[in-house]
Amino acid sequence: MAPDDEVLTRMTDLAGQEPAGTLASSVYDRLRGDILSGSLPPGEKLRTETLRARYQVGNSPIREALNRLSADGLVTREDQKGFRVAAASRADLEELVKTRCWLEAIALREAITNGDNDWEEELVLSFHRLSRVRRSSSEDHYTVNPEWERLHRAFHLALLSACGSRWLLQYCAQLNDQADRYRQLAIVVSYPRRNELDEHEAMMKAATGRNADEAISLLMAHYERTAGIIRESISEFAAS
Amino acid sequence: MAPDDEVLTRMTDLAGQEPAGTLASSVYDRLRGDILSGSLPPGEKLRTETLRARYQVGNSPIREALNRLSADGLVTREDQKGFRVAAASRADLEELVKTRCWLEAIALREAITNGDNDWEEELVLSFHRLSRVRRSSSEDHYTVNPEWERLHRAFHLALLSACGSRWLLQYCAQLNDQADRYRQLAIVVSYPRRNELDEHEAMMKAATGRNADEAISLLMAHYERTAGIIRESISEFAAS
DNA sequence: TGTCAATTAAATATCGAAATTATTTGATTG
DNA sequence: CAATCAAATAATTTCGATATTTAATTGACA
Repeated sequence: MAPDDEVLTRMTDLAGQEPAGTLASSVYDRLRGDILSGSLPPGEKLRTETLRARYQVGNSPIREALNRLSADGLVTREDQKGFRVAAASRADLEELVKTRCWLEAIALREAITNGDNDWEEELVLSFHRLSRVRRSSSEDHYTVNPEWERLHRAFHLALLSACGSRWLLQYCAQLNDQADRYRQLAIVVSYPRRNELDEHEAMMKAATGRNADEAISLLMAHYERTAGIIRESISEFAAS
Repeated sequence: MAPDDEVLTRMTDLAGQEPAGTLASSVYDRLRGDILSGSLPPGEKLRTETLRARYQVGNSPIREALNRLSADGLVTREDQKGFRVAAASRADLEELVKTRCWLEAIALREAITNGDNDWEEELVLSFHRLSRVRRSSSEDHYTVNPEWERLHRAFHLALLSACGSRWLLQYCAQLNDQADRYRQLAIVVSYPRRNELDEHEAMMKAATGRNADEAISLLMAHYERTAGIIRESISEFAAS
């Protein structure tokens, strides 16, 4: 293989477009995407046979992906009873938001305390990139823009990335996934009219300005507002 | 099923005593135990063939267990390169202890705020049970007592169980596992002479007395002391 | 002697079918 | 008619073998 090809492969990898070196990882990514996007609804039974047909692979990669997802909390597993998409309920949402605020408050404070120049620059960069793409792919009706979703996630992760604990960072990312799923479930119902860009900018500026209390306060409000929108747009989620 | 039964099941589940209805789950439990006990040292390569011989099962259950463990952070996985026991280092230990203190401080405060009568009684009970078994199976030289380890874990989980977030509880349990592994690695070196019972009693009393600040302070000191002992007894862990 | 390429060996990842376990269906009995 | 048990059916879990990929070894050439 030519060196140029290698570099190209690497680049696309980093861009998140070329998913996986192994079938199991590829299925993991696709399944994860389908759950997060709501394409596979909460409580849905995940039969081996069905998934094999859907993703055109054998038994083992499917099973491997499901096991990984169950550890992420996106899928539930019961011995001898197989797998399901994790249930979603209003109570779970409240618990999720609460936990997320607890953990991210710590992470953000630590990041602001310990973050170095690289962290600041990465944060500014993340915001800039996010500001350059529209939330919806379409102008009139809302269509999820995968690029925005990706950059949005990257921004929030960049905020916390200097917290000094890979454990905490991983947990925040996991809760982020969960919250994203609820957001997508809500989007099906209501078009989100809200200028999140200003909120993100305010957070970015408070963080780079090393104003921890202000930044945390903004972040909490941000999540509380998001949760409010989700609450309003959905009375109850299917949980079976 | 009565609510009480559900809670009880949860508790014993978290204590890790169930017999495992599937081969994969059984291997998961045994492998987890072997890693936590230090029987499989940090960085150890986990070959399919070796593990098949060790646990006398086929290919699939091994892989499944490894995938679950890698999500728990006890095993690392790299596409096309297989699995290894997670590395251990002094830096990791510090990060772990730090994170644990952050998370458990929140969890304990919430538990003390929200805990009901059942929580209090479960806590008193957990302490009582812990107080009835010796830490070492043998009198003269230290021998890990699995019963004590189990009850110790159960006590700490009971402390936090009313925190109101299954997410947070799960994360604390996970960090608990990691810390336990370091404890076992340290035990190989030095006999732990320390009256932990008094510390646990003080925590229990502060918690049931709804004195959050005191309880948190005791818990943090408890972990800091444990970390200190581990630090002293080990200069550096093998990481390859 | 050192480096690189080709080959061999080893290990991982994947498949398809067999064995095990849960669920449904239907018949029999109290 | 409800309830229980047994057979049939469906789904999950597991095995042994095969295909792919990575690592190690060998040998040729500079």
